[in-house]
Amino acid sequence: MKPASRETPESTAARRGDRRQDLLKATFDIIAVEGFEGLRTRAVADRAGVNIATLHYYYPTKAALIEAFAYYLGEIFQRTHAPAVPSTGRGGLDRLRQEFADAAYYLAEQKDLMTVMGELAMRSQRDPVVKQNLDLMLFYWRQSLAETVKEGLTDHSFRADLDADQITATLIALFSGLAALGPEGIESVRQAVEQWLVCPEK
Amino acid sequence: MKPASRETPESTAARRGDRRQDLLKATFDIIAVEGFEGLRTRAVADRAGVNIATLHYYYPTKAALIEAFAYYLGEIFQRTHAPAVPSTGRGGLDRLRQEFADAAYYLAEQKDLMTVMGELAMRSQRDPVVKQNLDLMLFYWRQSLAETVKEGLTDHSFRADLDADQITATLIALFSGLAALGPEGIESVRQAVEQWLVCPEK
Amino acid sequence: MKPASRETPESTAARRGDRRQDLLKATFDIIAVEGFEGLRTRAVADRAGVNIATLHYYYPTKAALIEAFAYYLGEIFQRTHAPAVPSTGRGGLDRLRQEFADAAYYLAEQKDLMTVMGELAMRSQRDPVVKQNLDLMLFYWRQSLAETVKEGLTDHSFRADLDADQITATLIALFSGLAALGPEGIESVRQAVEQWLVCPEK
Amino acid sequence: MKPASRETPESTAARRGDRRQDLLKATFDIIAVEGFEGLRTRAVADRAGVNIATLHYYYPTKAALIEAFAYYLGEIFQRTHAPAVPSTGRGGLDRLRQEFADAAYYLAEQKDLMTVMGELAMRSQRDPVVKQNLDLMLFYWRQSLAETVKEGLTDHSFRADLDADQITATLIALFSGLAALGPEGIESVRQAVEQWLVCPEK
DNA sequence: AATGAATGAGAGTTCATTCAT
DNA sequence: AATGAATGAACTCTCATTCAT
Repeated sequence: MKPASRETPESTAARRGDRRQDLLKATFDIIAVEGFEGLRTRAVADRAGVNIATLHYYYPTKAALIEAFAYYLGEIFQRTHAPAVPSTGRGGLDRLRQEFADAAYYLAEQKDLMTVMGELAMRSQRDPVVKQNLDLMLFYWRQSLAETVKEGLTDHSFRADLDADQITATLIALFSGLAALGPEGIESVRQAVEQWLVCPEK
Repeated sequence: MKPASRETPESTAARRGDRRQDLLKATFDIIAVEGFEGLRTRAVADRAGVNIATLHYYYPTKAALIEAFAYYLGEIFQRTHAPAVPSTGRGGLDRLRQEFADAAYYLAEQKDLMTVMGELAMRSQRDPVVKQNLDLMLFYWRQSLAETVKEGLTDHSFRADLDADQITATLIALFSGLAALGPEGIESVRQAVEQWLVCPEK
Repeated sequence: MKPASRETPESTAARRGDRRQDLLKATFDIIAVEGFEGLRTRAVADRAGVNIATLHYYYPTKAALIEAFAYYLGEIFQRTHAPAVPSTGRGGLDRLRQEFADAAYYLAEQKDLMTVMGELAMRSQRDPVVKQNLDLMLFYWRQSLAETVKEGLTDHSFRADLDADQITATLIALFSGLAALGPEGIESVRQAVEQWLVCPEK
Repeated sequence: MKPASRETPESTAARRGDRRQDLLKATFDIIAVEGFEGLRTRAVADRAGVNIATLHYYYPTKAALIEAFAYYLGEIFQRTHAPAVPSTGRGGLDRLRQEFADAAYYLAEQKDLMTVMGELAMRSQRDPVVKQNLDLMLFYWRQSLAETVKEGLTDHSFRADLDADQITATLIALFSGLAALGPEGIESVRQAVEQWLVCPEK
């Protein structure tokens, strides 16, 4: 397989540094379809349009590729969000709704991302390096949820008689399980949660 | 290694079903530790104490083994429950509490079962036969949850102003996501749910 | 490649246990031509007429094959000798002459064996398992030489004014270096040694 | 990594020959440890502190590197000697003792050189270019031994009743095999040889 | 019913070599 | 003169599967 470098003008120098990106993207696509179980370095190289030896030039082992991939996925996850929801003037409520909007967006528009995150989660049980990366992602996400709850309580978006930690735990479980419903089910859950958690507007 | 079949009376016919059982149990144990990714027919055979060719005698292909395993796991899941919770006299509430007790039991005492179910769920995304089995399990579980909700509304354990489908969807998401908390977090979620859902006793 | 089992009558059972032998013989032949440097498991399998996977069935790794080979070579070396030299009635002298006859036989008729032993000697510097096997071979050979010297001194084949250890060391060096001469040079060395070492017959 | 060529004055032309030298020295070091079997061009380049492509700039193929190395080793071998032994006034005897001193020096102080020579000897069996170089080295060494014998006979250091060719052949075998004894064994062999070969001083 | 032996296809990895810069 | 990037071929080893017994 000839590299694209001969035909495209922006090749060589322009593409330099992109190879790694190409390989990680290819890894993503393959895991989305085949899972980690079906991840073959040769398939990754083929999809990235490079020789298998080139893959090993950048990532000396499959494990190194997977480690880089776990990190790469964290970055993707961090910057992938639904469009901002309309503001209600109440920060806590806004953030809560943004979380639901994100979840809906993930399940509807980013199914592959969800699938791959799921694969990563399963693999993290057996791969300490992956676990480390995943735990970091989860830590930030949970922290963000905890802040949402705090803000909601502070600005009186949320009912004052509820315990912050209890709410946070419940929301973590809830969001973690939303995938079991599919995108259509989320709206009804959002309503239930707001009914339970949010003070009616004055 | 000579089979014990000549010496033990219960050998032949009696053990016939056991071999299959042994193989499925071995499959379970290996998936719990290595995941589907690490499932090797030879390892299964070794763990079951039989030759690799014997495995293929009972399950001609790896896919056949996995299919049988998916069904076997469904049976296990169906009959694995926490001890019955003390009755409150209100059926809906009892059933809800039993669900939480089951969840806590799974996460605390049946970690392997949860791991393996997770593996099965990931695999179901690209294995139609597994998906069929898993969907059936989920269908029964969701149906049971829906009945719980219906009973709770009927016997006035649950608040009357809530919509049955909405509650059910929320509970499905919630229970599906409980694994994200670990066993210690469940109790606080239970309290939050009861606070939201259950009418105070007269 | 079809196994020979279909065509030859003595196949299956008859050949059982020979596979290992076949593989070791193939290993020998390849090392004789290509050295350890050129030893490829596939070439061994091909030469033995089996699939590469069959090789790994008997010897799980290349290192295991080499270890078995080192042992196998020791056995071969031990039982490979020149025809017995005519007896002179003096045991020490006879044994000395047999050693020279063996050396000449090795260099003339068993060149491959010498080549392979040389390869093994080089490899033993880097492979402890091989070293162990080789050292054992050398130990027995040196011991045999030492006994020859002792017998020669006891039965007065050899000059009494020489030190046993000194003779033995010299003979070890001498025999070890005979390969540098080739088969034609050995006879003249034998004469020189006898002239130095052996008492003239009465 | 930028080359130092811009900063150091002796760079360009002056280092040109050094690069080749560096590469050959690196080759030596690696063969001493890993043997020809473990010789990797990349390891050579790394050890020489240059890029793998630079190695191929100087030596277009691995074979070319090895050929240059064989020649380089010949030069090293030729100029590597033990310090001169004290003169006895008898040239033949002096030369003989120098040979033993050299042998002892090689085995004690130049173990790597011996190892590498052994590797080269094995390889020469299947690499004609290496064989040519090695044969040349051996030719000179044997010629020098033959001259020693001739001188010893001429100046009556050595016993007159011995045949020159016979002695030479015996010494060649003996010195070739000294490595089998290790440095401690050499002295006793020297004594035996002198006892056999050298006329007692008047 | 159960097995040891054997295999084809394919896995991850290595290596000498090339090429544009 | 020197390099980073890239590659084809080949290597050891693995795995699900088959078959004669």
